[in-house]
Amino acid sequence: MNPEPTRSELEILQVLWQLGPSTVRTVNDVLNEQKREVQYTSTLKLMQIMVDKKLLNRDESQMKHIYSPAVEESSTKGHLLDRFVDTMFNGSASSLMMQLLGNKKTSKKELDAIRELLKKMEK
Amino acid sequence: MNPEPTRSELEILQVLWQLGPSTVRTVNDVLNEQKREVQYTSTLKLMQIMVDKKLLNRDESQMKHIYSPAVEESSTKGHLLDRFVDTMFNGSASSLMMQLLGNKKTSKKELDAIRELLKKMEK
DNA sequence: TTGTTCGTACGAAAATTTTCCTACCTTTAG
DNA sequence: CTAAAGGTAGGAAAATTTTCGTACGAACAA
Repeated sequence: MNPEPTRSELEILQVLWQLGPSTVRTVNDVLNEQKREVQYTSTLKLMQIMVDKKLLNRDESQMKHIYSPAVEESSTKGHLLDRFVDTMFNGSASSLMMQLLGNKKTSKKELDAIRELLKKMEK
Repeated sequence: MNPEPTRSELEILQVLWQLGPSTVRTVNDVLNEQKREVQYTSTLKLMQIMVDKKLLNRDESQMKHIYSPAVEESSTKGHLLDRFVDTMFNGSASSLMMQLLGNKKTSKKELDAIRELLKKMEK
């Protein structure tokens, strides 16, 4: 399928998944606010590369090009999660859960949400 | 804390976590069997770098140096999982679960194991 | 003894990912 | 009209990660 996004490319995808179709300027602003300082042309370049890789679509009909994700959020994350589980937990989802639940940082609220989720799945 | 292992470094850690203290030769053999073809000196170099980074310990008392993990498996994986959840699912463990459960590849057995896990946690 | 095998050390090359400089065009404010 | 601001394209530099060639010493078999 599609090539796997690099770390930085993933950051850009996240922004676009959140905002929907946007200009480079917008994406760059968000990155600088939320993530880290980065030059406008760096973001531009990266997004151009991502178009080449078919990770993004670009609408060039106007001067300010509009970029949008060419890959779906859930399937992309699903795929990455799969690989993560495979390499880190030998493919065992429950091992991952153990690790997750044994972690202090998983709040009580989160735990409740997960229980809720499982209950729904019982049906 | 410790620097984060790169992808290749993680592969080596996995082998050592599994086998316990081992020589470069052993690790390299496992990598070539289980993962991908790689030259002996490449693995050697990487493991030397990991000693510098304090990811591995090295016993040099014998000619064949013996390497062992300097970082704990569960805490390392826990940390990486944390970062993964943060960047991919905005820190929400239950979002990750949703993704995981919505995934065909998560077998029924896995699901049962997870339910079991949660029941134990209720107590 | 001698050469073949197996080990480490080191440096540099290669590959990948990330960053940014420069050039040049379009739009817009004055 | 002109200057300033903001846009794209492209190449090159920088940073990081990965790979491997070469040198050289120790062990071991013939």
